[in-house]
Parts: sequence; structure tokens; C-alpha cells
Amino acid sequence: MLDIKMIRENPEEVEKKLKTRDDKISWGELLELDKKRKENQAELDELKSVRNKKNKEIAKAEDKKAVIDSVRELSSNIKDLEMSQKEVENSINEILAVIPNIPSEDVPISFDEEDAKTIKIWGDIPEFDFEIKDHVDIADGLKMLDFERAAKMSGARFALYRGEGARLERALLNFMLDVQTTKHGYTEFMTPYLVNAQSLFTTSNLPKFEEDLFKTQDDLYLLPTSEVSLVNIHRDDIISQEELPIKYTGYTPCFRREAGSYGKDLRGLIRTHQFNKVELVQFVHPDRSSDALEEIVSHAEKILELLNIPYRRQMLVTGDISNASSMTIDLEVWIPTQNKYREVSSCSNCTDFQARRGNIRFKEKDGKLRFVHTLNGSGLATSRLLPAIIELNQTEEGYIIVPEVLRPYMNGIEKIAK
RNA sequence: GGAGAGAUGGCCGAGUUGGCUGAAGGCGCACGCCUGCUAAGCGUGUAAUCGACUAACCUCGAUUCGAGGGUUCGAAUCCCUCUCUCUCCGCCA
Repeated sequence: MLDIKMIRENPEEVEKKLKTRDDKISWGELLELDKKRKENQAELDELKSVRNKKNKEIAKAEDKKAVIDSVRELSSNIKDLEMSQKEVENSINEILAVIPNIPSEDVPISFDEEDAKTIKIWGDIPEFDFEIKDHVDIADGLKMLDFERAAKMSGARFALYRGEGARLERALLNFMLDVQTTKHGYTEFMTPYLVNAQSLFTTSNLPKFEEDLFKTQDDLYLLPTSEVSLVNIHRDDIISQEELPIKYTGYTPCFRREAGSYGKDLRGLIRTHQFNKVELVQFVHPDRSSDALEEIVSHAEKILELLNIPYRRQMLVTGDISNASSMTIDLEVWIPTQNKYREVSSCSNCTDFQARRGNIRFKEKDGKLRFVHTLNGSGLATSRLLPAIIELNQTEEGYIIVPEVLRPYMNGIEKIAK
């Protein structure tokens, strides 16, 4: 959520910046409502001040009845004004709730995702001297993944991991968590997978993106990402300055309806309703969030480098960054059969946008309370990582060479064969 | 699922015959004094949000005692609904 004070003070500039990420953006009556709210409040304060004074008289008055009668009407007026003030406030909040974060100055301005800026390319793109197969065919041949049976029990876009496939997935998750906790200083969490609407409001998945979420009959939602639960750990908290930066990580499955994304279909694991992800979240001092974004990206990259997967770092354009983000860096891994890089991680600096929605503050040295900055990044999603690993490490016989760093997690085996 | 108890400031904890309580007391924290150092001690201060005034400080007004609604001239205190926590019973991985 943006600070209404900031919008009030320079509306043109804010609107201009927001138009670079959504050309339809507008906030209609927001400023008039804001003015109205202020007027109402001043009047309310005045009326209440009078009422409070009179009420104090009543306590001491001899003839209570006379004074009470004079206040009765005043109170009724106050009640009416309060009602209309509430409506005004609700309208303001509804408008503010769907306005996205302001993009950072450094984000390339464009609505075409192809304009993303490549900042870094790591690793050599491998060449194969045999006919390569995609991850679905290889995994099927090795009985690691079974999409047909997944469809039988759950429908399209679900995965069933089997045997070494399941073990490889589990190995990856454990490996990633171990790296982030032991090398990068993150505290690991296992969080609920069902969360309430308030938590999704904090991260800005609600109210605007409800159609992306699975909702239960108890009004709880399945996590679309553990960013939601990790960020909400500190909802309504006041964090002391010394505790910053706070770094949290956790594995959870992620559930997304992917409504409307049919058609641009992708085989196998690439786009499913349920996938596995290790998430990184940081709460930092506002002065440090740019550095923290760089850091979080490097933490995700470390995983790819240890797995020896070629990747590139992309800075997304204004039109492509997520609602809460002021800047987003994507990591993309090389998928041989598609002959291109595909997103495996998305790291965002949400500045104070989520902190304001979730009321997550810290105490500055001078005692002032300020909103923290929040950042999140995938570290990483296996649904994109596993295909890369399978395809990049395939042999002519259709086997998979297990990356060295994963072998300790795979009972030491060097390859997955029939 | 059933029965009962509770939710107050950064934390603990008074206050529930409605007005003098934004809220005693303690802890913590900040500053000062004291002190060879540390510890202890003494003193002062210490909620947030919105608004008025101001260069700023100060001051003043409004709101907030889990959330929402109601009763009343007036609610932390009374009533209703909801959420959460604890205890006991039931069930159970």
C-alpha cells in the first residue's frame, strides 16, 4: 500500500510513475475523498471535544437532566457524521488497496517483457552430441514422474513423483535449505499452508488477485507461495533495530489456480497447480533494501552455481513486475530442449509496500517508528529446477548424472538409470 | 465437538457497583547523578495514530484497553456477535 500522504503531496508524479507499470492506473476520487475525510475528521473532533467537556460537567452537575438533554442531540449528530466518515474511509481503503507499488528509478520502462535487461550470464551452454530428450520423456523413461496418474487423481497440471524422482526432488529441497541456513544465515521455518485473507492482504495477493488462489470452504486459502506466511510472521510487530536484518527461509508447496494461463501450455512440471519451492524473505532497514535485493539474488544464484546450471540474471521491466514490487530480478535457467532460458527465481524489493499493509514496523535509533522494507526471492522453485537438472545431465542412454552436491542427499548414487 | 476461564501500553500486571484511568505498580529502555571498573543505588523521562499551531521544540484537540456492533449524555468497565489463548472432557495423526 502506498502512503496516502505521499500521493496527496505529489499526485502527478506518483501517477506518472505508476503509469509506467500499468497504463490504466487511476485513483478516481481518491484525493477528493481524502479531502472529505479530513474535513469530516476536523468537524468530528470539534463536536466530540464539546461533548467530552459537557460530559465532564454532567458528572458534577446538580441538575444532570438539563445538561443531558442538551448533549443528546449532539451525540446523535456525531453518530451520523461517524457513519458517513466510515463510508468515506472504506472507499479510500478500497482504492488504496489495489494501487501497486511505485517502480524504482532503475527499472527499465516498458510494457514488453522482452525488454527485460540482461545483467549477467553465468555458465556455458552445453552442447550434446546426441539427440536430446525433454524432461518429461526422460523422467517417464526412468519412471520418475507420472503425469497421467496425477491427472487421474487430481486433474490436469499436477505431478506425481516416483522413486528416484521423488528422492531427487526431496534431495534438492534439503540441499537448498541447507545452503540457505548454513551458508547465508537464514532461519528455517515450516509454516501453515492455509492462511487467512488478512495475511494475503499483507503480501498484496488480495484483494486484487483472488482468482489466482485456491480457497477453502472455511475461508482459508492455500499458499500461492511461502512468502505469504514468512512475511506475515511479523505482521503487527514492532521489531527492534538491532534485530534487522531478519532473514527467513522455508520450504512449502505452492498452490496456484493458473486461471487463464491455459493455452500457453508447457509440458510437464513447468506450470502446475502445485509445486515445491524454498523461499527467502528478508526484513531490512529502509536504507539497506537495495543491497539486500542484490544479496538475496546472489543467494539464489549460489544454488544454481553449486548445481552447475547455466543461468542469466534479468531485470524485469516496469510493466512486468509484481504488484508489491518496486524492482524485480529474475533468474532464468537454460532448458536445452526449449533452447532458451526459463524463469526459476523471482526476487523482489517490496520496499515499505507490504510492511504498510501488514503494519510491520521497527524502532529507529531516535525512537521513531518506521515501516521496514521487505524482500522476497525464490531460492528456488523445483518445478523449473528439476527439468533443467534432468535435461542438462542426461546421457545418450537416457540416464541422469546426479549433480555432485546432491549425491550426499541421494545415498551417494552417481546416476539415475533404469 | 462439549464445558469453563481469559484477551489492557515494548513486556508483566492493577482496574469490571459505567464519569476523577491513556490507564496504578513493576520490568525493560533512554538520559542524568553517583562510582577507580563492573554491579548495585538515586533522579527524570518513556504508547501509537490522526489533526491544529510552530522554523522546530512545546502545547492543544480527537481516537485507540483482541475485532466488530449495541445500550447510554458518557463504556476498559454493561449487552450481542466474531477471532484468538488457556484449562477440563471427547476424538485423533
